[in-house]
Amino acid sequence: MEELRFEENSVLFGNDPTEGIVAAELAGRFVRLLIRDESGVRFKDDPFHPFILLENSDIISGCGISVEMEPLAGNASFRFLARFRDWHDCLAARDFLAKTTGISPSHPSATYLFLNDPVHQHLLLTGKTLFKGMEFDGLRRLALDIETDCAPGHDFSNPSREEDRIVSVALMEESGWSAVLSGHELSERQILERLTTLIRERDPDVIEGHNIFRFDLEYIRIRAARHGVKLAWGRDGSEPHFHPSRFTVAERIVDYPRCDIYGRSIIDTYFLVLLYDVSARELESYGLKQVAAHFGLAAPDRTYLAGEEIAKTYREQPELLARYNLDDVRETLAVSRLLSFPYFLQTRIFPYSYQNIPVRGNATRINALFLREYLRQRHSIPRPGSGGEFAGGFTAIFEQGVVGPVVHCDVASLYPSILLSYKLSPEDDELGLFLPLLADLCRFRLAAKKLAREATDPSRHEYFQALQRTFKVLINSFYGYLGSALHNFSDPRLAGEVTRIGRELVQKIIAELQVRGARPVEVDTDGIFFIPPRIVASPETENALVREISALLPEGIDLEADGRYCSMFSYKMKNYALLDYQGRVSLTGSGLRSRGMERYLREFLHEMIILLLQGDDGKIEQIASDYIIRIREHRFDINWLARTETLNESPATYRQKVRQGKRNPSAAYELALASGRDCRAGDQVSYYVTGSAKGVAAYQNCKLASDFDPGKPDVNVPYYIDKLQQLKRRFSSYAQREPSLFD
DNA sequence: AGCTGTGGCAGGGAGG
DNA sequence: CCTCCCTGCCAC
Repeated sequence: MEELRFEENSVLFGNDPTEGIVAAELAGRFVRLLIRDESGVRFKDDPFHPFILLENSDIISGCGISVEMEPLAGNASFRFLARFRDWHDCLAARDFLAKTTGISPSHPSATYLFLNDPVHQHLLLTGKTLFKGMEFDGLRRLALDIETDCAPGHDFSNPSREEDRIVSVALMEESGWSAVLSGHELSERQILERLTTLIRERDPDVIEGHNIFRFDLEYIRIRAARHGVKLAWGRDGSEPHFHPSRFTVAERIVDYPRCDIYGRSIIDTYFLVLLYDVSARELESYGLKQVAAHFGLAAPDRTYLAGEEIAKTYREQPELLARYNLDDVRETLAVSRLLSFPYFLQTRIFPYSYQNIPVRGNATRINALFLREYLRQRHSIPRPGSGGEFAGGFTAIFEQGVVGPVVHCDVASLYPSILLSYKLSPEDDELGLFLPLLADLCRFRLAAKKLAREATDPSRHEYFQALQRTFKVLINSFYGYLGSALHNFSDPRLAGEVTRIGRELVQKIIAELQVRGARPVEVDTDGIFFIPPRIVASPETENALVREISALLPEGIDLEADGRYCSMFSYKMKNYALLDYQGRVSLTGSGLRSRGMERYLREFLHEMIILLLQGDDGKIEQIASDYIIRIREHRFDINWLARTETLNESPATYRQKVRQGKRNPSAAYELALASGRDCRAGDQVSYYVTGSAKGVAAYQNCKLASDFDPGKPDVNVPYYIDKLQQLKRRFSSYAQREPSLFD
């Protein structure tokens, strides 16, 4: 066994608990790993290209831990991962770290500090202590928000001018402690110094803010550098580390300057809101005020100030600005309390820090579970495969237009159930972890669900609800994990097998429904809308029909009835509207409820569909002409006419692509470029179309919604009327009455 | 530097 | 007009 020594008296440590593990591709022999300096460790200089699992390592000196290398079992390409010499050293290191950093071993950022901690390994597969440990309420959470003197429209990302200074900083804890640092009493330098002192004194575990990465911290970094103020915010007195990073939420990519503070976690409520809305899809805006109002967290006497009023308010009514600033941090704490808890829980499950849990994808987190257990068992880890394409779920539309009554049934947890009941696991999983892990997680989820149901205390109920939802997402990600090309145990061929079985099962269900006289309407992957046969007209008989078909399916595959509707407007695949027996309407699909659609069109469409569902088509024409009059008379607020688009790439990338003919010009990017502001991927732009003809190119005739002057409305009236009429025409053919009524 | 997948609808622009 | 391609958004 060859021993590998780090610099004398040094130990690996970092905010990400899988740190300390350095995997080297050995090419048949052991290599020496080079650990270089005391800043954020990067191993890229190593000639053998060691594969670094963990990021943002720091070396702190003072503890004599060395690292050995030894062969691992199996034939996978990564032969070894460094580990601490023995368990005793590992514990000693932990004690040492606890003493020097003030982070207790039970703290979320320390829980999985050591990958080869057999206690924590055990937890994963038995779950014994999953419900124990540190409480969320035990965290010291500090919300931070800054206000600046930056003129409206001026480039926030480069606040280099004297007058762009920070004029107010608010801090607050849920305990009620708060502070406002005002430019009327302190110079900017003093504000930054006082902020540093307060952070040291309050010693938060978590620093929270809304858009804190992209705005507050970045702004503070630049201003502190200007004054030469040392931001000694770390628990070891070190300064924050910044580096560019990106965060993906569904199809959206957000560029942000990542910030790491030694011994603390940073939680950006803006990111949590983005994650929340992936499944909820209900937020109009991701701004703090709108989000707080949406969740009912805004105080009734909350102070509101428009962005461009801030500098003026600072000068003329400083106490008003302070109130506004404090209201911001208060709302940040409330939004965080609402949304961050599930991520806190996950720090006990995954070997990632509290700060990193929300920014890692599901598959990456699952991968970490596998790595941890393989390392514990000293087994080698396969190199990620090359990927591969495979077909997805079965989707079909059998009937279009307004139909009813309609019943919805779906296969409970289709893909996880297929994996478990057909016993499918990835090819390279030599230790056979995949299925036991999935089965364990399913058992945990059911246990948590049961506890949630039985809980009498509302806070315990919410706790277990959050827990079971966390598990649900995790369980559903196992299939997605298989399909990715990036992870060590992925297996796209198997993912294809899972979807193939899923397609067969759903098609069998459709056939059985038809045999029994039901008419399928719309099918997507695991759920079917159908018109029941006439004799099936009560919830009881509908359930019986579904149960009868469920009994024909393999063990472990369960079909459930999960909704009944008096009327359904079946528009296109993945696009439909439902009217339930309580008179509630829901719209589904990008064609019916896309946020990319202008507000006035969305509202018009909504009204039109309600009429279709109620068989009241005759009123559509009247509503359309009302809308047209409102457009003509400029009675719509500009935000109802404007489109809001998310920039999914940086404007610079966009410009390059347009020049190379790789993409078409687009209004939102053109405006972002023209505004001179430094826009990043993930920013949103609201614009409207100008001009006087309906056929104009939007990218040449557009203005930012914020530049709209109600006194001189220059919206392109024919353009907006035409869009409304096109929309009406698209739906007119689905009306039950004569289409001629519509044109 | 980091990343779960496939499938479907609509808008906008370019070019025939 | 139409088709093609890209992008954005959404369902599952």
